[in-house]
Amino acid sequence: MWLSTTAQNSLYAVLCIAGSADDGPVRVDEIAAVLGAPRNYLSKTLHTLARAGVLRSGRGPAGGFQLVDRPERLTLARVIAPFEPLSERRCIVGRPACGDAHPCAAHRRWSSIAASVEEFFNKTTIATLLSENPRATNAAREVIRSARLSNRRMPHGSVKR
Amino acid sequence: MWLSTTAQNSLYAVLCIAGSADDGPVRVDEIAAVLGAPRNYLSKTLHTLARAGVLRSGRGPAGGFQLVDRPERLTLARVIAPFEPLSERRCIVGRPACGDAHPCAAHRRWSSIAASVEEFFNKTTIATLLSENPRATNAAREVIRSARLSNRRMPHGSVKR
DNA sequence: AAAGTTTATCATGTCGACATGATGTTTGCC
DNA sequence: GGCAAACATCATGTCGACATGATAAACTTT
Repeated sequence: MWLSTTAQNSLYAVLCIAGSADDGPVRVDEIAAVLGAPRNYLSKTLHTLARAGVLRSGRGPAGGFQLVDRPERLTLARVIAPFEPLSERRCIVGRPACGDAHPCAAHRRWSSIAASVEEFFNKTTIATLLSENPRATNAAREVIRSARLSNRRMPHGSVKR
Repeated sequence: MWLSTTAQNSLYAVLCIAGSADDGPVRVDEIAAVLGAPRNYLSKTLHTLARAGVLRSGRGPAGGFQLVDRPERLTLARVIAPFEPLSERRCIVGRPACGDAHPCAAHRRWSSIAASVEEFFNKTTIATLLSENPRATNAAREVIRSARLSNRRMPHGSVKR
């Protein structure tokens, strides 16, 4: 039940990126550290979000990921869409023909629940979550900031570690 | 998202069995015909429901599956529990530590949605669905009845087909 | 006890989600 | 140009959900 790990990662990652927008592009390794998710797999997920028009990616030093739209314009539905098509079949007993015309025994009751879930994803924006939960938002940003400090981009040729 | 096919089958099957209770035990083949699901796989699913105390099974002629409890006492949650443990992790971004104490950015809003879904499964009973949807209930029962007529249990030695 | 019907179980197969490590490609900086 | 940093991609691997066909076990009827 609920979201696939990939869809969960995509949501969490977008929240990280949006929350750290003021600090510039966010790198895969930084996000991976916050999520506790595997780097390359996450990279693929983020790339998918880029193809979906949700993120913009840049390579090389000063590269990383940024939002394309303002967080107020980005719904959760758009973020998870590539991984969890929301409008999919949703008859709770799996009847292919279930609908208002030929409802299964649970159709009425379940439709109303399913609709409220869909509404949550369609109406809630990234901005909503960020502004309602400053504590969680700051926590993720701090993890990223301190990762940058300890792993500072040194001038070329200087000593590392 | 939503239920696994196995959980969907278990719900649909239990509805069939409950709806045909007056006609005696229901056989796997009959349920499989209604669901359009593979016989042996469904058999395994029903067996799991039997081990879970939801169904009673009998072998041989006059065998099949019956409910253990009255439909009024059987919630949807109990039916899907063996396949879709309802109380599982439900943080929408997959944070292991997410909870009221250390909420993720979406915790508040999502918890309320998740709670209403859980309530649906915990409060809705098989009897509710049967009585609210006589049309769907009868349709399934008729499929089973006509299957029995055309595939009648003939006296030993008589001609088949 | 024999035959037939039904569930129970086993061995096996397929497929997609999730993951990993190595390698390619682009970018910015000296 | 050359190097290092970062994303992009590829080959490969693991695991569980879903499925199938064959066989075993249990029950009913005769």
